Amino acid sequence: MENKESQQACNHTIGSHKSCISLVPIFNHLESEQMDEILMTAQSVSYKKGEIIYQADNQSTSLYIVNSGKVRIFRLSESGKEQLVRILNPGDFTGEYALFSESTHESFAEAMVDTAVCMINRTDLQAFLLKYPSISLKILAEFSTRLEQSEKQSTWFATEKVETRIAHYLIEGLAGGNHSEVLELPMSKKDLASYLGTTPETISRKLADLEAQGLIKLKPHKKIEIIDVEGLLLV
Amino acid sequence: MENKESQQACNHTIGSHKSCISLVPIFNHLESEQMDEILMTAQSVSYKKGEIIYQADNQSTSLYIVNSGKVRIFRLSESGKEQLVRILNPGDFTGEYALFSESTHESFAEAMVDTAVCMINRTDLQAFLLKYPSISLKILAEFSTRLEQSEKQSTWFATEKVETRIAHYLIEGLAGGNHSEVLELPMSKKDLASYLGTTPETISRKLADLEAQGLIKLKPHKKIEIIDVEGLLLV
DNA sequence: CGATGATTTGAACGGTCTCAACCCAAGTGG
DNA sequence: CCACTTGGGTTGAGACCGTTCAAATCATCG
Repeated sequence: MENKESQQACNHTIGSHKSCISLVPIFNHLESEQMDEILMTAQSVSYKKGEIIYQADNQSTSLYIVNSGKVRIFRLSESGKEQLVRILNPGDFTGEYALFSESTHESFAEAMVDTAVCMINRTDLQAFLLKYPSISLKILAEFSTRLEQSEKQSTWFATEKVETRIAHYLIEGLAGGNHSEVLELPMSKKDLASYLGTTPETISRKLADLEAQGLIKLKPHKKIEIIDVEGLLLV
Repeated sequence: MENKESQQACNHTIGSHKSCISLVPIFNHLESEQMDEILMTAQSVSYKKGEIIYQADNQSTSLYIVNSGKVRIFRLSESGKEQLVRILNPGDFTGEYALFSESTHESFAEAMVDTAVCMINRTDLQAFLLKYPSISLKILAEFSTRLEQSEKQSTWFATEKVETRIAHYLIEGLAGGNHSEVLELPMSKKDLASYLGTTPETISRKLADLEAQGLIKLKPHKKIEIIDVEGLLLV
């Protein structure tokens, strides 16, 4: 978590690197020596809560893998409003834009809590991809999933009203991980509003509506009990 | 749907395959013999206007490369409304979802006019990717561009009002290809509405507004003259 | 305990959708 | 050649959803 010794070459903290890299689905099929080879080129950096990991304009040409902590990826629209794109947990990676295409990326990454990441340089990574093509397939799989996700979200914004988007967000939250019927929002309602393309006020109102309809029950500490999944699907 | 001569092996129409494949950015750096190797596994299929190339539920595990014609990729939302995701022109490809990840894709592909495509089988393509890793890098670049694009669109839907989205769509249309100040809409206004997440009525009204503001000039045959780019950016 | 920020609630405004009518261009069949 | 159909496009009026702004409340943290 709190790697005081950030910016250090990996040989100083190989242990933590290894745990980092091996977390990542795109690498976890490799032999241990291949993994070591990658580790040699990786750097570990840590960020305090609120610090910016990369910005839209200054193009960082690295792949970032979250070791510990939580990262907010967001964009700024022309009109200055920000939209939350996704949240990275340990094992997730980002930085793909500047990595493979020359276009400058337009998103920001910010540490939501104290966070440690591994950085792999663009040219290093490309060399690995050519050397170990199986990694590419993993990344391609990841990309196509993310693309599917993003296009789905786009469709939601374009065609569904806010209440529906909230309802489906809640259901997806249930599906992923929590098998109970109580889910904990992984972010503030402000962020949730940004993620769902609306305002905190509307989130607040719609959640109250859903509760009034008996579909959910709001609990303390960002917890929400899902009472009627079928009902939510029909919203 | 009723491909009279669909499913034919490539040796029946090798000439057309070569012209197809060589169009595609992801392959055009290969040696001619490598290209031939890929051609041997490709199939050529043609579709009449309006025919469905693939559907959301039935998962086709092929990469589709458009040889000639025009293809509409769209999704259906829960509520049954359709949203146009993108339009494929010759050289563009699709089918990436089912290709690399196991998840079922949720989009539809429909021929907008008579269209010919090359299909490359999933397992064949994966073998090529492992054999010629440079192709992966090309595809990764393409994916990251598309992802960037999709997330940008998502942000637009979430944060910008319809008029702004239209204005930016027009400007992007100018940037890509037409260096003149007249652009021709590549689709009906109905489709444009679907693409921009609004209704045909609103498109009609907003375009009229923009014309009234002296920013554009509507011309016959889906043509629009851009008069004031700066002004459009400020909308 | 005070300060700061997140959340809730209310009221008014505004944008966009919906629905309906109408127009227009391109076919089609008599 | 003309009625008729068909589908895209336009225009108008009203309803509705969600935003905005303002104020009050709650939470968290030093």
